[in-house]
Amino acid sequence: MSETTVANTLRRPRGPRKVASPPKSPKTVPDDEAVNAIDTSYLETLLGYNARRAALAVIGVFLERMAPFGLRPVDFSVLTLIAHNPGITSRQICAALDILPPNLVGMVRSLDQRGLIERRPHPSDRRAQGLHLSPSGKKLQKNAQSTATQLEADVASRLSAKELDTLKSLLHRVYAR
Amino acid sequence: MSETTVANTLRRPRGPRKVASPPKSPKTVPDDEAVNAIDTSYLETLLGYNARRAALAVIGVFLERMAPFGLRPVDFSVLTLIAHNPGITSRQICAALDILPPNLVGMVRSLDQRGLIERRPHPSDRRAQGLHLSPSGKKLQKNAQSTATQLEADVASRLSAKELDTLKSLLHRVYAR
DNA sequence: TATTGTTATACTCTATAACTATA
DNA sequence: TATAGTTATAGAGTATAACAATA
Repeated sequence: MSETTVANTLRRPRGPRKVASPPKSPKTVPDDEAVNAIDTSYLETLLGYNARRAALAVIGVFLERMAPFGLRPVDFSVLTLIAHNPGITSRQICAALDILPPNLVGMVRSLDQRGLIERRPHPSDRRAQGLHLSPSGKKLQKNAQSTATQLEADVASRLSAKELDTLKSLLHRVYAR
Repeated sequence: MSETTVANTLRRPRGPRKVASPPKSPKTVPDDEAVNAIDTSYLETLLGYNARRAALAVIGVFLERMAPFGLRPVDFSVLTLIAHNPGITSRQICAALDILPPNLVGMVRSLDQRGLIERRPHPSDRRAQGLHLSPSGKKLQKNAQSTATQLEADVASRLSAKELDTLKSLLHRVYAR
C-alpha cells in the first residue's frame, strides 16, 4: 500500500453535514433530467468509502473533544506511543505511525516546547534521542487517553459493545500484515 | 463532525511499510531505557485508528488499480455519482461527498476536458448545470466500477463474504446520521 | 436576500532531497 | 556505507472570502 501517514489533520469544524438537495423545481421531472434525491448506494457498497467516512466521523468528534488538550490526532498518537514506550526514538514513531521523519520534527519540537516531553540522550546510540513524557506530559496524556476511550464509546453508541469489538477486529484484519 | 471531504488524495506509493526497529543495542536494556519492540496495543483498541488504517489500506490498492484509468478516489466518486445520477449538479456532488465547491471546480473541469463528462444547461435553473457522462465516460466508469468491486474482494480477502458485509454494515452505522 | 458556479488565495498535510553527526 | 535527526522546499489537499448571474 501507499505509505501514507495514519496520523490525521486538525481542521476547523464547519457546519453540520449538508444533505444533497436539488435546485428548487416546482414540478416533477424525469430522473435523468434533474435529480431530486442523490443515489449514493453504490458508493456505500464500497469498503473503502465506508471505512473513510467512519474514520472521518470518529476524527470529527476527536477534534472537538481533544481541542481542550491542544492535541490533534497525530499529536495524541505520538504522545501515547511515548507514554507506552518510554525511550522510543523519533524513527520508531515514524515507522509505527507511517509518518515521514521530516514531518515529525516539528511535532516533537512543539511537544518539547510545551514541556510535555523530554529528549534524553539515547543510551546506546549518540545519533538518537530517547523520548520521555514529562510529569505534565504524563498527566495530559492520561487525561487525553481517558477522553479518547470515552469518545469511542460515544461515537459508536449505535453499536453494542460486542458489535464494536467485532468492528475493530474486522478492521484490523483488513490492514494488518 | 467536522465536515471534511470523503474524497481522498492521490499519493505516489513509497516503499513497503517499515516495521519499527530500535537502534542496534548489543545488550538487553530496561524497558524504559531503549525500546526493542514498539507497543501500539492501545492505539489498536481505538476505532478511529483502525478505521483510518483500514481505509488507507484500501485506498493504497485503489490507487494502484485505478492508475490505468487516471482516476483518484475522488474522481471515481464524482464519476460514479454522475453515472448513477445523470443531471446531478456540482452542488449536489459537493453535498454528497463533503467536497467544498471551490475544490470541485477543477475536478469537473478536468473530467470535462478529458471528454468524460458533459455539462448541459439545467432544465429548471439557469444558474446550475446538469452533469452527464459522455459515451467514453460511461465506458470508463463502467470499467472502473468493475475494478473497484473486484478490488474490494481482494483487499478484504482475509474476510469471508459474510464478514465483509458485516464490516460494511457496522461502519455504515457509525457514520450514518 | 439566497444560491450556483467560479476565482483567488491561504493554510495544512505530505513528500523528496540533502546535510551533520554518528554507527 | 548506512542511519538518526534535521533543514529546506515542493506538491497535494482543504479552507475562507468574494464575485457575477440567476432564483
